[in-house]
Amino acid sequence: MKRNTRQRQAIRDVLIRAGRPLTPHEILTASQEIIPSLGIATVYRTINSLREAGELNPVELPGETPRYEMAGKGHHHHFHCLHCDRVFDIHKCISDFEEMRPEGFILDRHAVILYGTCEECNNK
Amino acid sequence: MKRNTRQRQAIRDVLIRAGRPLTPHEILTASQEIIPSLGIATVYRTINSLREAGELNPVELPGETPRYEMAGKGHHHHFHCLHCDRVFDIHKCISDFEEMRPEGFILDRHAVILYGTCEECNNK
DNA sequence: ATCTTTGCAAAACCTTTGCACTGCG
DNA sequence: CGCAGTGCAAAGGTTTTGCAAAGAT
Repeated sequence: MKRNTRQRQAIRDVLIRAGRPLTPHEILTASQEIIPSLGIATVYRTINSLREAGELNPVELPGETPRYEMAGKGHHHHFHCLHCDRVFDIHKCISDFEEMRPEGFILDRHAVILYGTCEECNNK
Repeated sequence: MKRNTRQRQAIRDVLIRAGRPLTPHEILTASQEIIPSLGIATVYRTINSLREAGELNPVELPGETPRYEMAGKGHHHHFHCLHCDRVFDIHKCISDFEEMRPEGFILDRHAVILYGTCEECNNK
């Protein structure tokens, strides 16, 4: 029932090529290099459609508009560069969060966000 | 030089009395019980002013609109109960996040959010 | 009396929606 | 062809800003 339009495939390609979570606006500008007429409404509609299809996961960081990345990456966290505002995946994870759990609470899952300067900004 | 207006004090009182982080809209409705004419613009301007003054800290959780609480709590993280949706402070913190830092990146700070069941919900 | 702060309304954002047209299947 | 998907523009929702009036020092 989902049609494989040029727009839908362009957005998929952009997300796969980026390898990091992108904001709707980042998706828009990158997709417009493939299809210049592609509009922001299509970006939002395609994001929601790909999410329902399980192809796309939201990356929600505190105080930030949601970003999106292709699904199937397994457990990972994010590094937010405070200079260029880009977000990078971190695949290393320390695992003793149980120590932080308050007495009597049950821990299901955790989120970690690291903030700082990415390699590229650091070299400028 | 900040003037101590009725509006500013009302918003301070609301936040102190609540004892939990409030959204701008929650601050508005609670403040209007003290000063009915108080407007949303004043809420936002006062939030920003109190933040600059260091009296107020944002509590930003992934996918949630920002909330605000009075400052002075020191370094802490949050436990978000998935059943009652309340957020609790966690004052214990493990400290080897440097291990997760990608090569070439500089780590300034970190955020941790634990998700699960709080003691009260667990006992129900 | 001065000059910040307020309240209102408009503007600036971001995301969603309505509608006629395009184009995939 | 038929109908889901697109592009545009307009509508919602939230936060910010401009300005005359109110009010704190």
